[in-house]
Amino acid sequence: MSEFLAKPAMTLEAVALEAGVSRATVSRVVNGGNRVSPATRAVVEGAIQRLGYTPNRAARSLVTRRTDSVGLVIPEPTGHIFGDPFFARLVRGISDILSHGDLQLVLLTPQSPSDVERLARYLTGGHLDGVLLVSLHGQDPLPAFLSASTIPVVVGGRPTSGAEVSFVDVDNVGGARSAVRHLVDRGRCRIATLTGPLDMAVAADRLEGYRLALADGGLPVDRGLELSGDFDRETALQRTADLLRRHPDVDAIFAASDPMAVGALQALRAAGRSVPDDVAIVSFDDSALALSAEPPLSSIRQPIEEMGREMARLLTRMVTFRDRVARRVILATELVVRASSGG
Amino acid sequence: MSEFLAKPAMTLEAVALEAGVSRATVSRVVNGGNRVSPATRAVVEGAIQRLGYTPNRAARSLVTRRTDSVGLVIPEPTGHIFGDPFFARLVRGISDILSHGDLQLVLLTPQSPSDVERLARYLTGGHLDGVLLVSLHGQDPLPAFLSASTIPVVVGGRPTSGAEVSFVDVDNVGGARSAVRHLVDRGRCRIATLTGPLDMAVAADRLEGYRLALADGGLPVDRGLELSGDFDRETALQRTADLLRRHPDVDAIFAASDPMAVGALQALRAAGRSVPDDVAIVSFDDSALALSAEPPLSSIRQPIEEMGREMARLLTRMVTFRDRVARRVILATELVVRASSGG
DNA sequence: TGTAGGCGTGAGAGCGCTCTCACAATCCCG
DNA sequence: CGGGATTGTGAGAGCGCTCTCACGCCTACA
Repeated sequence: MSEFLAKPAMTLEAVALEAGVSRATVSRVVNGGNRVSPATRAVVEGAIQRLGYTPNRAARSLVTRRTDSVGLVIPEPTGHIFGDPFFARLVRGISDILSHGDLQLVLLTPQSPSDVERLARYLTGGHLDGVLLVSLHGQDPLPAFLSASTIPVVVGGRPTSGAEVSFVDVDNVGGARSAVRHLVDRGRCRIATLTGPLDMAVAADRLEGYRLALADGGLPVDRGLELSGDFDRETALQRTADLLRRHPDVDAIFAASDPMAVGALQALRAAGRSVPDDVAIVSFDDSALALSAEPPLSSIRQPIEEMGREMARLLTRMVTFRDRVARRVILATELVVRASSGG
Repeated sequence: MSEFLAKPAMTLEAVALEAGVSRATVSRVVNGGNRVSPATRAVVEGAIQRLGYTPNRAARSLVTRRTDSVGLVIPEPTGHIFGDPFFARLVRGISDILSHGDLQLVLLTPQSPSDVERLARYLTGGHLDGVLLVSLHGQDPLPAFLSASTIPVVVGGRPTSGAEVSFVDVDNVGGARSAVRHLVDRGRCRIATLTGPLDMAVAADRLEGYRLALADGGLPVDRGLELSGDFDRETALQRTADLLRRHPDVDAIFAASDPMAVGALQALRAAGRSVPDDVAIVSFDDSALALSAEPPLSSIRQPIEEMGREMARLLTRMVTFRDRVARRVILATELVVRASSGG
């Protein structure tokens, strides 16, 4: 169609010629650079400089079987991904580590089944040395599919399928448990919870933490106080309104997400209950929402950046050492006490 | 370190053997597949199926000099990128087109100067067939750097440097002009504007549109009514408060972004002016904010998804046909009238 | 002084693929 | 029914790189 000024594209060969050495020696200089005399090295580096040589990655990949890039797969609608600070923090953590190891991060966001199919081809096509997968939904087939292939995989968040996969997760059970213990310690004894969708590991884990804390405190587990939600404000508002009608004696709520806590707050206000005097609230996430709520929410803080870093570290190790041992890392959470629990 | 069960990794050779044909024939089937008899094709496809063959991309790249992936470079803090719906919409548009052409999208978000350096190496290393660049800041060196290299580039948003680069932009001048014309048509004659940082093309263009519309309506341009902002709410609030003190006779404001319009709204409320009766407002973006503001904002709607699509189309053409002609595409905007301008 | 060992270097064999070219088989048209 | 065009297929030459191996040199030690 027209001019496409492809430069002569310097090769190892050209550099070798310029430096008066063999291809092998240039290769040694370009890479780790073992076993090259300082004199030779200087000559070669000069030639590389002069010629503006850059190695051809395809050729290198072909023989080393490595691409020096890893994928971050997030099977969520782009609207979600870009709307949620969670992913911003995760990506930041991941990049922190990857930049050191000179691994490129490739973001892959399959939107449709056909995208997933293309993705599968992309992965098995040897484009990537490893995959970081953020698995949110229980029915997601990707973790199992990927762990069946030979490519190293690290999952963010506990996968629901019991597959033998390395993963990093925050301590959802422990976090929820300490949130509810906090409420028990404040003398609350009719503690309800707003859960996420229970097919998601994160939701199930937080519910389990809630139950454990009740048991710890010698409080009975009442299924009527476990309100199934979807992590969103809207539903939480409805559920809480219902709850107040059915169980007017409730004196505390543990919400499994900040938006749900905000919904609960609205329902309580509508019902004329004061927070924290009549009903104390603790939630999970410690997002910006927790701080801007009225009153500010006590919430469980999660080390999302650290989760990203740990995922990247794990994957780097697997890629570098060809290490396929499945590891699991659980990161501690922290309770931040604010006005909503009387802090 | 340990077991890394690399499968025998099927090759063209193996498939050819299995199918009883030559490598060349298998290659023809795998690719476009011209000039192969239906019978042979069936046999080969059977063999591919049976062996679970996937082409080795590195080997292919080495000879074709193509990687079938393009990069989206966004030199912004990850917090920004993931917090702004703009990027979600842009990525969606881009993916729409790219999925068709079987091009993979690689998201690159250099955070530091050292990241930019690594990025440069990545690009010149031949990892990518082309680059989509979202250039927001005037002083960004990336557009010039990239257009100097041989890799095809399409920029989103008009670059401030006059480099010969293909770009796609929304009609910021035209949009601002029609926003302000709308105010003039409603009989407003003391119209102020809240601008963005004027080193950004988008801000400069919107200011130009404002001035043109005033001229169109026979209204004088008064520099005292041009309030320099930064696209954010906070500053806009201060500037508007100042303005009302200095020019109490203002009867309309054109804000170059929705958040700034919200800031203006707050300042007007504090000053006891009613909107739209005392002061009419039109803003730019038509984000979710415009709808949720009180009163809802008249705003200029931008075709962000279409911008993404057009960028992808342009780049695809450049990559496929080795076409380096610089093209520029300007997309029309649309005024959405709501209560803030008395609609 | 002889020999073992270490070090720096080069030769050469591929990695898996595409693509040009040559060749055989089939077709078409006068 | 013959000559040229068309079609399907295979042989083989690389693409640019890494990596193993062999070789010559220098040092160390007996």
